[in-house]
Amino acid sequence: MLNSDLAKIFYEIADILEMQHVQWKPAAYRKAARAIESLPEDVADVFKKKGVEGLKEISGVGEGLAAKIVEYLTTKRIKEYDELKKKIPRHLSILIDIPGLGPKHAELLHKKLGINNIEDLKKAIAAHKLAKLSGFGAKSEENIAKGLELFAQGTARTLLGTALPIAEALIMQIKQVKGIGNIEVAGSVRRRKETIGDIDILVTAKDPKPIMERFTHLPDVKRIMAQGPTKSSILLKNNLQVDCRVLEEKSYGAALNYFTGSKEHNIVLREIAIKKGFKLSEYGLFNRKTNAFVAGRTEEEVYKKLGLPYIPPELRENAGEIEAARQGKLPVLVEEKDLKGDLHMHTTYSDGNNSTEEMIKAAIARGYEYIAITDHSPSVHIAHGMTEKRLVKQLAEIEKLQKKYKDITILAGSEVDILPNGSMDYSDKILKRLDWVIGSVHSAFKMPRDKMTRRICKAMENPYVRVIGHPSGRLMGKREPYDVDMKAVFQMAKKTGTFLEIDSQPPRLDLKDVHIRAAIDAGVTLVIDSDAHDVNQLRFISLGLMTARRGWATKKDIANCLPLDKFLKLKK
DNA sequence: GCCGTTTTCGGCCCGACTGTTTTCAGTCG
Repeated sequence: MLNSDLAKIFYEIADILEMQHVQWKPAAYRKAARAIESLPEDVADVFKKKGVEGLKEISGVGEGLAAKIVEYLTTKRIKEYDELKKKIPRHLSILIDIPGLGPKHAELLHKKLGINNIEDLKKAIAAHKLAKLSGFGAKSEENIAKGLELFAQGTARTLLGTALPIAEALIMQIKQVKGIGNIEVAGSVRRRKETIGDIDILVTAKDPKPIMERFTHLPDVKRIMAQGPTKSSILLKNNLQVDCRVLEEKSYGAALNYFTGSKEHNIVLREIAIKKGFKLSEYGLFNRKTNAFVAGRTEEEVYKKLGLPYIPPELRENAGEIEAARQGKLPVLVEEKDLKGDLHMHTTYSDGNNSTEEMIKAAIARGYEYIAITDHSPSVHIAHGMTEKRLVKQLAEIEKLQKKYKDITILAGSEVDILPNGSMDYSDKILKRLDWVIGSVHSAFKMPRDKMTRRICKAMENPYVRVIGHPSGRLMGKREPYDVDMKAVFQMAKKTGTFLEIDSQPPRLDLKDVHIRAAIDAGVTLVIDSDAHDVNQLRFISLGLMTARRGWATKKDIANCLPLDKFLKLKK
């Protein structure tokens, strides 16, 4: 069972109840849904282990909701949910996914205009029926029409690797306004989430007016979505939404905390604040009774007054970080300076853009102690996989280059295909000659789960395969991950001493955050690689590092944080 | 529906912006 399935039902119940003007219950259902969604353990397992009492330990779950969870686990249904669904037409709940249209208005549109789905809504807008409704107007109709447009474009999220440079560029442009104190990107970009929905920019200044002016008139603005004295939203020409908020200097920490989120993390912090007699908002932490300012200049200060150590943004998902913080068990996250080498990169020998020597020089410039050159094996035809003969030629060249560049150790490696039957694309005889072998799947992606799992596990049993490259094979926005039993992969990786890769290519970020955390829990050691196909892609490794941090990785979980001598001593 | 060093009853995270209001509800983050 997926926790997210159950959470989805609770969210939907909340929406339906809200449409019926039920008070408070919607919030209760949503709260429980959020807790279940971010629960590291499967709800079914919780119930199996600890029964109903275990379920009630989940925050926001009490007697009533625990009973509903049990009902769902045992009968696969929730009676009340089925009843509620009967009361509202199918697909009406889809309407509230339209930006600008919430449960209350959706219900009103249904009641007054008989709108049951997106098609009905489009027709009603075309006939200007909405504008005549009391509570609505020409503007509301226009807004919903615009929301419908955005909805039609899909809820496609933007890759972190795409959003980060855009955010940086926007900040540079806004910075030109005089009188800016701090300016920083917040939101999911600051939490380094693999994909982001919008960009949040936070600014401190005495006078917000010129900043709002500048922000809403940036060269790439397609449309101003909202404009107020301290907060505005714009849509960029690339359809990315950007929010900007201006606050006073003394609120900077509280505001940064607030706008970094996640929403779920913030809600828990505010609940802690209340219990301590405070009120927490983007303006600061205040005494609930006297309204006196308690903290807010820095995030550290806010956390401290709440009785917590500083929690890094990457962990703020309400996925156990607050409990860990309370118990002093927060991980010391791996940092960019800890990385001593990069163990996956391509050259013109296969599908890279630069020569082996150019890659080496670029790696030296980045200050690495060691790298591995890892071009493709023959069966990856589209990537000009190397025949054994060409590989041997490259090995000789690497040997020569190693003599020329003594500041870095060059591991002669290869990214070798794991064939559909689980055997490797080069003979063991050749693999034996290599310093570093990555095993990767690049073909037959659609194998059934058990076959794919066996395929990858068999590769790990090969004594020369040191690491599995991009273990899930996903390309965000383009290709689903292959169907593979990750738990089994983690167990085999642990058993055979094979590393698993965190591939840093922007659409890959593979392993992903939750898998990284699970792999570490399973005792697996990881490797962060750029998988660079160009000298300019070596820097992608920072994206993999961010993902590792989101997966609670410490320095000791990452093999390429070891200095060369220790790294070389790691035996399979 | 949940929850308790304000409360077992009566609260529930907090605030900005918008549009339709003539003092506030809906939506969003």
